[in-house]
Amino acid sequence: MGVFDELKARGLIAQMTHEEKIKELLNNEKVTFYIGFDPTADSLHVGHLMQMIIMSHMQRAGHKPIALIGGGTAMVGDPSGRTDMRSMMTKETIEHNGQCFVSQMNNVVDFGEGEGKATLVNNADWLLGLNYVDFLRDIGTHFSVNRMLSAECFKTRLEKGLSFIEFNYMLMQSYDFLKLHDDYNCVLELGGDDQWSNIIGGIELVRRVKGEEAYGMTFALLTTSEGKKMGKTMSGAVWLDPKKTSPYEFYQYWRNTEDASVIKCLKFLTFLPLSEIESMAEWKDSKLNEAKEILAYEVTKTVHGAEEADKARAAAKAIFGGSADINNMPFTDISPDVFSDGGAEVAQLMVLCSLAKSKGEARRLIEQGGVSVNDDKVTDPKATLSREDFADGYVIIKKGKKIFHKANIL
RNA sequence: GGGAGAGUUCCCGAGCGGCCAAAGGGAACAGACUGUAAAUCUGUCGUCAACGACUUCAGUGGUUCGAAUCCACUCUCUCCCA
Repeated sequence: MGVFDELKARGLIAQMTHEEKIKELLNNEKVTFYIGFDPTADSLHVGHLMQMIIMSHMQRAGHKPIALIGGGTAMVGDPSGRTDMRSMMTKETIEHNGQCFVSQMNNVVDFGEGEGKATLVNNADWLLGLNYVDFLRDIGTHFSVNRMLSAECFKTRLEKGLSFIEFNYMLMQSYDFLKLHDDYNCVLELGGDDQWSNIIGGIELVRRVKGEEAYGMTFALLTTSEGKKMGKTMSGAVWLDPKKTSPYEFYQYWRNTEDASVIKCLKFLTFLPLSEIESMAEWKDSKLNEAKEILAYEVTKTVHGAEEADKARAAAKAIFGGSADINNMPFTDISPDVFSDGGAEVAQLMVLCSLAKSKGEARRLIEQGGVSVNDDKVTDPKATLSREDFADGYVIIKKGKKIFHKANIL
């Protein structure tokens, strides 16, 4: 099965410009394509992961990926799918974020020199030095404001307000495509479905300036059955950076996927053969639960490597099997100062471990019966622990049914 | 540049001199039920040395016994006109 058919069968493809042509190209030839990532945070997240997995599918099929870091476009901010303007970031922040992206991408996509290897570019290299008037004359002239205003990505913003700087985003991204088309013979731009308007812009530009045909394809966004974007938790986004979201927490996120989304996630985020996934679709009730384990393991492996995935799975099995595995659960090192008042208050420890935002919240959790220490339910909101409770230098705090945290005394 | 309006706790959004830590909804968290799922029900949802105290309603300064609510100025945003 060609890679086009593969992507299609997995339900990944949302829209494309020239279906037949793209199908033929992807299934029978080797093309250079690109996906852009704007460095708006210091770590990639689940949404980016989808794009990287698609890159990998394409790469495995022999196509050449270009990963574009939007060091230039991030200076402006993409209004697509936003209801308000992004806050402006400094150049330094953007550069730092870009660095972080690069190291994370390496795990999923194979970069390097030569045939079939992925290339990394940064649009800051050509966007930041542009001359305003030249740009307007060479590029701006090809864009119709009337057309742009009717584009889907500006619709919501026209009601809320759209600043001129953001209005230019589409031109910048379109220029990227033109540039890559010239320098790398890149003929295909991929992206999330929210990028459709921007991608069309690039294709139009290539056609008008070069008289050549370029192609675009977008992918479904990863959403829950209720249509919400996946990859968010109570404490924010699920990051790919192990320092921001530990492999264990990452694993747990997928382990807790709702029934209705498991199969979709398997198709979108793993490289398991479709036939295998299809057979899991038959699984029901508690059997379906096993599919979640597979999903969690596979995704964690892709992002953090097999070793970390094994550890996360082992930790999860141990913890939920009853015997707490102290090795791989999230932990916090606590200063012995907590004993200064005669004992370490449980509520205080929870705050230090980020299990509660305030002591008040921690006490409430205890009152509601949601907290255990070393498997003993805490009933007194003012309970304290003595040094002896930290038998081996740590204590395990359980919040709710699923969150375990180790507090180490230094 | 001229005119009109708005800024409330994570988000939306009431409140318009004391009864306001501030309605309602959403999100979130805990408990029950379960399959580490969903749905449902119950509780919680500013901070703290907690039946009380303290800090919040864009910012600064006033009026008042008392302000999120009134006044002045500032900042930001939206809208209409140029």
